[in-house]
Amino acid sequence: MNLSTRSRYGTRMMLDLAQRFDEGPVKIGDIAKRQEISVKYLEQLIIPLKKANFIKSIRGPKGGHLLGKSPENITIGDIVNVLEGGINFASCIESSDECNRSNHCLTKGIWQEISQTMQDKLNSITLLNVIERDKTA
Amino acid sequence: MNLSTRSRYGTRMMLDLAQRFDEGPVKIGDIAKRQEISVKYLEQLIIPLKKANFIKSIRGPKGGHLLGKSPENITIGDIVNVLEGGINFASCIESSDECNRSNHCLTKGIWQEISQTMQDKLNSITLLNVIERDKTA
DNA sequence: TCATTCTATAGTAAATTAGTATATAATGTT
DNA sequence: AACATTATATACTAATTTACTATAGAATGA
Repeated sequence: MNLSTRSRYGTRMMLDLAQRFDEGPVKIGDIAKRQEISVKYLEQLIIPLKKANFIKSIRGPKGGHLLGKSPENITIGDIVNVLEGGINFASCIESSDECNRSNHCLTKGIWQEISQTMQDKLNSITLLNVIERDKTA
Repeated sequence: MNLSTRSRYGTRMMLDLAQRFDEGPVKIGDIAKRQEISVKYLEQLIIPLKKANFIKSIRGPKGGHLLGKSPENITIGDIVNVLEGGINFASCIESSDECNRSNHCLTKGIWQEISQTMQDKLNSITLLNVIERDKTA
């Protein structure tokens, strides 16, 4: 099992941004230092997150990155979905013509049901939730 | 994401066995044909499932494999756990000394919570459930 | 105009996954 | 006892994915 580091590192980056939501653009180098993740790797994760409008970027001096929406409007599901390329436990769920067994396959329904449970759970947690939870702990 | 084929094929094999629970030993070659999975690959999956007592095997002519427990006493969670080697979305959950950030890591709690949701769901579905569900559909 | 920041493209090494091959051991049947 | 039939054990390999790095370029504020 194991979520990819893409999702895990990406989530850490997004939380880092969420914690500094009112402080203007955050430099990728600073995130990298705090989170102990290489700048190059983070740059790679930013690309799809920008496309999905979860991150906005500003170039030049005093530039940096910031959340495209407020922390209560971005969920862990959003992030994982973008970085993982969907939340599915079997690819037959998306494209049913991929497997010629899918009509009579007993397991397809299981993976479908479990994927849904997963999604619901991931979508129920916002970045704000995580930050608040941490403060009170 | 995506569950490994180990888990997915393994689950198919276990369901195949569950459907023939009262019919004596089932030959691995027959399972392979029905499920369109190579004998060699199935053999590999049987090993850990035997160790965990979910499969019993009988050698020699008229031999084969059968479930080690009745279908209502084996869950999808059991199978995935054995074949995947645990159901965790981040390895920091099992061995917290693996990551020196884990004390102040905002994400650890998330992965923990989600892993738990996952486990609960997987453990709630027995082989019998799946077979019955299919009959009534 | 220049330092600073992000952007784009491409490359690579390590790990994992999926699958195969060969040889061996047990057992029921004849 | 011999033999066909079934599982078992060990080891290997190819393909894919993951995680990460390198290099060159483009925008922008001071």
